[in-house]
Amino acid sequence: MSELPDGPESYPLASALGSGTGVPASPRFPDLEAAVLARWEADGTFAASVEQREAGDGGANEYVFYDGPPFANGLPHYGHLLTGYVKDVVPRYQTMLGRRVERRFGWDCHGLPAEVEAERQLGITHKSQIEELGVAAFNDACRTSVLKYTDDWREYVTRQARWVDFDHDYKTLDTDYMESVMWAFKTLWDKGLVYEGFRVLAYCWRCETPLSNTETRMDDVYRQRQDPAVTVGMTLTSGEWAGAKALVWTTTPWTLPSNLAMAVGPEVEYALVEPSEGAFAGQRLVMAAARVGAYARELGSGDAAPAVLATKTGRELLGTTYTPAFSYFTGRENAHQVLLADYVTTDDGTGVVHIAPAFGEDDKLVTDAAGIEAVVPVDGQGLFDGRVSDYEGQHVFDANAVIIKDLKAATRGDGTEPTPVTEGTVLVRQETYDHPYPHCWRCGNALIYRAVSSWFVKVTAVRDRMVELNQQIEWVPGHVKDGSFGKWLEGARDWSISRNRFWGSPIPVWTSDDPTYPRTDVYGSLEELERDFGVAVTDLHRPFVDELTRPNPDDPRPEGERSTMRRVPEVLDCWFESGSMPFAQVHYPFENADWFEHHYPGDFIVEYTGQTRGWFYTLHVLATALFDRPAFRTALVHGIVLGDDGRKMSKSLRNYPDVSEVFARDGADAMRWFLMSSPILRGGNLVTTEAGIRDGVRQVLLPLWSTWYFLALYAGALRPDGADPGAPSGVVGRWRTDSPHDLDRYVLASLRELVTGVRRQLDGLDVAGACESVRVFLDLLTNWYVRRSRERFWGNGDDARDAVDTLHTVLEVLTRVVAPLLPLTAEEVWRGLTGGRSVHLTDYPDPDDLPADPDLVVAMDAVRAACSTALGLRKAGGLRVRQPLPRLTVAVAGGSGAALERLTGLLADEVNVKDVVLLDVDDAAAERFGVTQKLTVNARAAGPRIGKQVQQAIQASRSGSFEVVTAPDGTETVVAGGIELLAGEYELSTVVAAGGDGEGPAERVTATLPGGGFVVLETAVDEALAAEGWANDVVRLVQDARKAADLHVSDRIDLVLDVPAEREGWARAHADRVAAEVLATSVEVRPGSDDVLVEVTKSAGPGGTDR
RNA sequence: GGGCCUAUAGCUCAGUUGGUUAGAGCGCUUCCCUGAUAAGGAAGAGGUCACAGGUUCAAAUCCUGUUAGGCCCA
Repeated sequence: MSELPDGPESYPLASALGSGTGVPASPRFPDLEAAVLARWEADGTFAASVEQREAGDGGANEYVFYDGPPFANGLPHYGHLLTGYVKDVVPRYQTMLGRRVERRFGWDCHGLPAEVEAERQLGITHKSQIEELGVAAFNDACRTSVLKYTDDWREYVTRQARWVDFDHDYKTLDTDYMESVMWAFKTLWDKGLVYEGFRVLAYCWRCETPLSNTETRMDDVYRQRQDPAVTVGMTLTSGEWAGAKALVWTTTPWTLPSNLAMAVGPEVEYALVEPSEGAFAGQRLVMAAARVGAYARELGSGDAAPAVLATKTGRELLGTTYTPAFSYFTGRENAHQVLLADYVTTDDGTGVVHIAPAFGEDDKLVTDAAGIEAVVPVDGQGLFDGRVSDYEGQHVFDANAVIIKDLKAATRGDGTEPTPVTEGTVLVRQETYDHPYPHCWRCGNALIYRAVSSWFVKVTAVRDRMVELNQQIEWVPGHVKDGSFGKWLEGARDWSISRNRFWGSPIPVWTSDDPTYPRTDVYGSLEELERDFGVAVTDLHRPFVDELTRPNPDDPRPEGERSTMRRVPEVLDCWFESGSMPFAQVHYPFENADWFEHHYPGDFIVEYTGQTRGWFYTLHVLATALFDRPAFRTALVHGIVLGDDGRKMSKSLRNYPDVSEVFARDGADAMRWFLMSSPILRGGNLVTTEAGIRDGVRQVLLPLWSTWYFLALYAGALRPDGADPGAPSGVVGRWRTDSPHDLDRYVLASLRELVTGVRRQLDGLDVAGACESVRVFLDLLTNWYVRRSRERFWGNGDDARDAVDTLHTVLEVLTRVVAPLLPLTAEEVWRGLTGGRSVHLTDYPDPDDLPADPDLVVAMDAVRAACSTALGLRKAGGLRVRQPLPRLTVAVAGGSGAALERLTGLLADEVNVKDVVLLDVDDAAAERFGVTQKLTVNARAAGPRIGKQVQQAIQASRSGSFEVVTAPDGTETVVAGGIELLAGEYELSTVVAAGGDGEGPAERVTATLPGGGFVVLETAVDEALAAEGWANDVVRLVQDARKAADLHVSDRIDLVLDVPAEREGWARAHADRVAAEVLATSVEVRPGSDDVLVEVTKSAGPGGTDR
């Protein structure tokens, strides 16, 4: 193929691939994308797309998008890419709708992930090593580690064609950001929404730190572990059952010294039993009735089963006091009584639960509600302190065995061994319990649960308001609102926001170091700090912020002896920072207060489902508590990306394609399409496969590009009207929608419907639905419009011009439609069509720019159905399409025949028949085709009126036992199975009878149409038709030969045909037509061969290729 | 143990306020077509709509329960 000339009258009018390259038939999409990305970079297209849209009064025209900051301590994976694509599709779309959409990239810098990475790099395995190294050095390492990947991120995000501003990004470690976070804390404090309390957390006694939820959820944290489990009886001291022993079961005997209560299920039935034999004969014991059988070994079974003396519900036991197994904490307020807890079950244990509030989260909740203060007689290293004098200095796990030994001694009660266990306490059973147990992911030690001091946001105080404000948020998919998010809000608990760590925003609280002179100061700005401490504050990180101390103003002692105000040691949960993002990114309220007022709540955020407990939640908590507003108007919640085996993506399993490889092989648009068209955006999960990614290329990218290539190819071969014979050929299309041709009008009307539909879908954040609409349209465009229009493109008259202009227009609109979904490919095609700067600087298509023609769309769809059915008949009869047939009869339901009239040529052409006859099915003439009427009952209409009888009528309609009754007044009704149906309650349609071969020509086949009606194909082939069919076969052979010779579509040829002698007449009769079809300037027919052979030579004569 | 979601063709998924013949893409089989398409068209095979009850004239759809899977929380 010769090179296309440069110049304004040839596609592409502009290309990122450079000038003079033409439109490649099949480009390497990754290369094309790289070129487009480079051009965007050089052109500043992104900035222009933002700048050209006005912000409007008070930001009224802004579409506010919040970027959920990722932890940047690793490379992006599919989950990040997925959100990244959505974060690009929606803003691009809104920009094209005319909104100003600023997009700042955010970096989540603080928190454990960063610390862990720093520890790894520094070779640190223990928290104490950080203290030795110094917090300053450690935090420097954190800062470095968290910023290490920013360049890589920028590269990935840019490669995926996501437009986001990296130059004006925000980082949660910026002093401005941290100051806003500090302001938020102070504001909550002033509102009484922050307090200090105890919280039970998984705790590593070796690393001496509590672990976060994230850490206890990591892989390999839960491992099987054997623990001793004991059943202990403690004596009730009040109520009707006083003197009986209530049995509790626990797998942590070491928590028994800290026991402060027992819990029972309010509705559970408890039995007072008395064994008749065994070690406990004659003793009265209390446990859940359902669990007595589980203790048959100790209490007896069968004839020896313990007698049930009485039963009570748990509720009736409430408030019963008892003597704890150990007396260290007797006499504490409200302690040592029976409490109610809904979570108590009778699945295992005894149905009575031992409560040690410092060592179990549920325990803590129950005792908090009962006004019992927790005791924590275990130090940071897991050793008992002096309050549990008998085990002081022992590690809790080591103490298990000793405690059991002491319980045994008490049970024997013979005084042979001294025991700290209270009198009356008995050990009923000792066993070994094998269960999954959490271990420290860093050092591998078994964890314990332990209450630690923590700062809380009093979420419970604003919970109801959070539920109310949630109603103002639009969630996609909708069930999230009152489902996972709403339910989570209703059960919200106070939020522990402090971490005993190093790298994070400091808790801005200073307290006196002498409890005799208590004082608490909370700070909300740098200015306040500088005022009180008298120094300039430039870094809020530890250890600098910890160096801010001052004498306690409330301490009356002389200077030098006064207590000191020191910052509390904790840092903030990094989720507090993420939740502060809307205001902290703009340094509110210290700057941009006015801006913030107009940009809050934001219009749109997107994250995966897990963030209902994470970012979505923390944004909502802080929005409600600080501003009494929601933080965002719409939220798109997507599922998780799985590997190709349906399991979680895992580097070690290698179960997902490498991101860079996919970019390099299939491209960013292919990956975008794969992710955006998938059900993952409807909340489902997505299995990532290479086949799935290539599917998108085949179904969308290639058809789009091929259509563009087709236009460029034939527009380039078209001679402009009135051009000199010697002038270079080629035109470019004009944007117009007034072609009179039905195919053109059909494709434009369909395009209008596409625009309407996709706008509706994208407005509703139904991105996957938009992709589906585009795919369906592309199918229509390539496999109907272009296929049926091909011949028009190689003409030279007005019709060819109409075709070129229409296809040009369709592609111009279509590329704008898909610009958010395929930004790179759409850019290249659109610029090739228009020579403009960027499709992303244009407005989204308006359906009103395109002609509506619903009748034509309906008619054309009917034609497509008729073609499909007729071609089905050909197939069934073994009648190749190249063989012309005499006639196709199409019978359609009342009236629509007229709409089809003007499309009969199309039908004839597609089905390859000489004549198309349209009939109305109701026409009497139809009867000769052996048709019959079919009744369809409209159950929706008839059901409500006649109820049960509708089923009878439906039965009858299927078996054909119905009759049409015309009343004297002319109204028509139908009686089916004895049931009368009124107008509107049924539809009568005419169908061709089975095997339908009535009178008339014998050679015909018939079939019904899907929407009613039928087609009849006459199959008689006479000599003339056979010759024409044969000639068509010859044409195809020649075309194959042309292709084999690698000729350009406009090259002229000299043709030699070797044909069998008996075909000479056919060959000569059709020689001219064959020549015209294959652009032959000469045809030589040589009879006498056995088979048809063709010989093709590129013609050098006049009329040959001029390019 | 609790909450939410999911269960529809070999695979991945659509399926509106219940309406009687449940669709698409991919894959498969056969045939056709090929002056844009490492393509395209047509037909075919392939479904007890997870299971069991219930509501209703009518259930893939609404209700209850069960089972399996996913996510989250314990």
